[in-house]
Amino acid sequence: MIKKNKALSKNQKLVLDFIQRNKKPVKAYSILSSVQKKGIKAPPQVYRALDKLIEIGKIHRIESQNSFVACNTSECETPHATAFSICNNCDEVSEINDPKLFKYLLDFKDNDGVKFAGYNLEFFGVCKSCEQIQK
Amino acid sequence: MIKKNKALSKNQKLVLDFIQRNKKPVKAYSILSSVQKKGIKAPPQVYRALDKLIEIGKIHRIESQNSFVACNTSECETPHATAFSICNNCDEVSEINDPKLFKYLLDFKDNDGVKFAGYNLEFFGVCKSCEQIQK
DNA sequence: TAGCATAATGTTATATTATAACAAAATTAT
DNA sequence: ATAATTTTGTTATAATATAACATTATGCTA
Repeated sequence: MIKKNKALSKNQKLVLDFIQRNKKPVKAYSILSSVQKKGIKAPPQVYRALDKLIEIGKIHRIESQNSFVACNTSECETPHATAFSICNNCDEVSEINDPKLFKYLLDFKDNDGVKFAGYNLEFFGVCKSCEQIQK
Repeated sequence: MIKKNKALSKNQKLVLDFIQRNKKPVKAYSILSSVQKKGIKAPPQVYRALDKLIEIGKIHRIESQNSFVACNTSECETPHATAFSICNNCDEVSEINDPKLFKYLLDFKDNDGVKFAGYNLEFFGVCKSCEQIQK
């Protein structure tokens, strides 16, 4: 079980705060410039905070965008089994929380019969509001 | 339907060749240094070739590694519906070609009933040979 | 609790990944 | 054949990420 109750450090709080205030995923250097007023000076401080926040499941990394988004589950139990949908048009990302999908993927076995400890799934398409506009 | 029969350019062939000769995914700058003897001089030439090869499904991008791997399907029909397993220990990547998984994911609907045009799935775990060694 | 060990944070510098912007060459259309 | 368009080459630089070391904080033990 991952420890997630140890209090966050000042930097971790600053970074998490900023990510949570944004609906869309944010980039590391955009986090940096936003928190520079509050004392964080250099990239490693941001990246360390990001690493920890990912480890404890407070945020997730959107691999195809090099960006970071807050976990939408109050207490994310499975920070390493994640699924997102990403709009090809507006880049909006939303986390998919579907128990059936989740179970299906964690139960999935490859040709060697091997199950996996985690996964990251990114769906691509056009989100509902972009589709409206395009019509 | 994506055009994939137009002959590849010289640069595209060089890049594809190098990727296909490697079992593991390769990095863009490792491709660059390898093909520099053969006339490619600068990053944009590599990245352009990569973009095209991805578009036509000859290679795939491993998002969590910023690396590129040849498609293991002779004629990849679905370059934008991809699944891989990645070893946490040795970084070996293998493409998963499972029709049921494929169908499951392309049929998947989110809470709004929206289906997606494509996906990228990366499973994480320890591969069979690394597991042997660890015992 | 003083002194040492360990871990966390700060800082500088630099490595790695990727693209913008323009130039030259090749291809296509007229 | 020449103008328009697309592709390729080139230079420069932007964006992302980490190594390495310095400093400060925290915990341990005698």
